Amino acid sequence: MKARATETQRKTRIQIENEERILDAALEEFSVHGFRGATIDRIAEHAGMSKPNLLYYFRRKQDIYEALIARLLDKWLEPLQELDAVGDPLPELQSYIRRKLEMARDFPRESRLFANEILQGAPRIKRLLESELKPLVDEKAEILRGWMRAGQINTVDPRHLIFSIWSTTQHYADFDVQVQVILGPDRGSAGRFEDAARYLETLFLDGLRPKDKAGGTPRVRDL
Amino acid sequence: MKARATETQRKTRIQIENEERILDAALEEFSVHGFRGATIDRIAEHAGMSKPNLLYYFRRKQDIYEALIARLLDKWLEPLQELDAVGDPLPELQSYIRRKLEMARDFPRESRLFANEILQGAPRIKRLLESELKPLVDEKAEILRGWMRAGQINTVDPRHLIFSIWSTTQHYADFDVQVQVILGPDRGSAGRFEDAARYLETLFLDGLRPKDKAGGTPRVRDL
DNA sequence: CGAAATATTGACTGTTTGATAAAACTCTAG
DNA sequence: CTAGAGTTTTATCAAACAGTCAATATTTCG
Repeated sequence: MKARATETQRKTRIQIENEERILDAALEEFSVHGFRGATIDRIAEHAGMSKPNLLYYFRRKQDIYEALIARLLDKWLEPLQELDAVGDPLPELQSYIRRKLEMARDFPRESRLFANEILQGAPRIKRLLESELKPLVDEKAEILRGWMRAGQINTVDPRHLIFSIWSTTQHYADFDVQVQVILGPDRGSAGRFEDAARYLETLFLDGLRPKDKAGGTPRVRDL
Repeated sequence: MKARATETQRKTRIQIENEERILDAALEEFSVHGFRGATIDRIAEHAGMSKPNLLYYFRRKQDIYEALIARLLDKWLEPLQELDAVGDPLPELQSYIRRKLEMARDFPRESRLFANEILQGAPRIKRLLESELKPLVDEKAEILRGWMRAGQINTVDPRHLIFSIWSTTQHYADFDVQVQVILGPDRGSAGRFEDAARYLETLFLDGLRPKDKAGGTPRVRDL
């Protein structure tokens, strides 16, 4: 009876399996209802075990939540980590956007979990944001500024640029219901995803103003 | 004792005042904790009245929530309503973006309330989205398509365009904590807002690809 | 096998929560 | 001023909730 002690014990097969099931069930609940709105009972039910059994693996509700967050933050920041100063700016940004969009597609629950936490004022991870997110963004913003100074991309506030990439891509996970109301139900087969990817590529590369083609500038509305 | 009956009664002074206080307090709670996470006790406390007193005005928790939602949806869609086919496309879009950004600044709690509801799968307002939001978006998407056919703006999926305007602007309300961690605390004085507005204007109008200035195309990285 | 370690359960505790009933109080129109 | 409508409070309830405990069952491994 010395499991889960302070020292790092090696985990049994059952421990690994059950913690996995619990975290998966918890992700389902927390990502939809937030910390307060989720209940241990429902998580236990979803994980297919009794509540006391669940509490044998995680003593308190908050422990489950924190385990989830800790496990996910790194994965969440991975695409930004990969943004590389050495690459060509536009393809590099394009692939960052695509990776973020893939994460929204493949890990929507994770996206919603973070959204919920931030929405609530990030009471449980503000520290983490300051110690991990902030420095990473600062570092990558510097890369972006370098590209701007070199005239390789337009000059904008790089941090706002990052915000807009986050928000547009995560929107497809966090606001999925709304997206489906407007676009109709997603029939899978990568169509929805490709549409979004294509749109975002155009937006971030060229914006909406038409390139001056032959026709000259139609600045003033005719008539 | 015939207040709050099925028929529309006229409200007393006290009723109007108290319902207002309750809805304001409820907005505070629901926008942060979501429907399940918010409690009547806290709403009552925040509104400065006893719980039974609060329940005298709204019989059930859900009634408060629905009253809030009903009151807010129209206001929320107002900026999109104003998008006008007659105006010049680019200024028209620019001012839509600005209005949405102003709403994020002036009504962040409302923004979070909607975000929370959608995150949860919109169980309580899906119908409303289908009957009010969907047709409005369809109508405005048609206007955008007209502009695209006329070559006045680049051709993209207009619904994705609308998504990106929603997500980028609302991000500043919904993810405010994160924004503040990265940009530092907002010192008011309109600076934060203007920065965001300026960035979004550049993004939506011109994107990141530099216009070919004299220097020619630096497509290939010079080693 | 069999004993120790690990895992699971049922019964339970104290608290929070949404909601109700009835009594007491306050306001307002006639 | 006063009767009745409108408002507020006190007391209370049952259900949901987070978390505990001791007893039981199962797995692991010498």
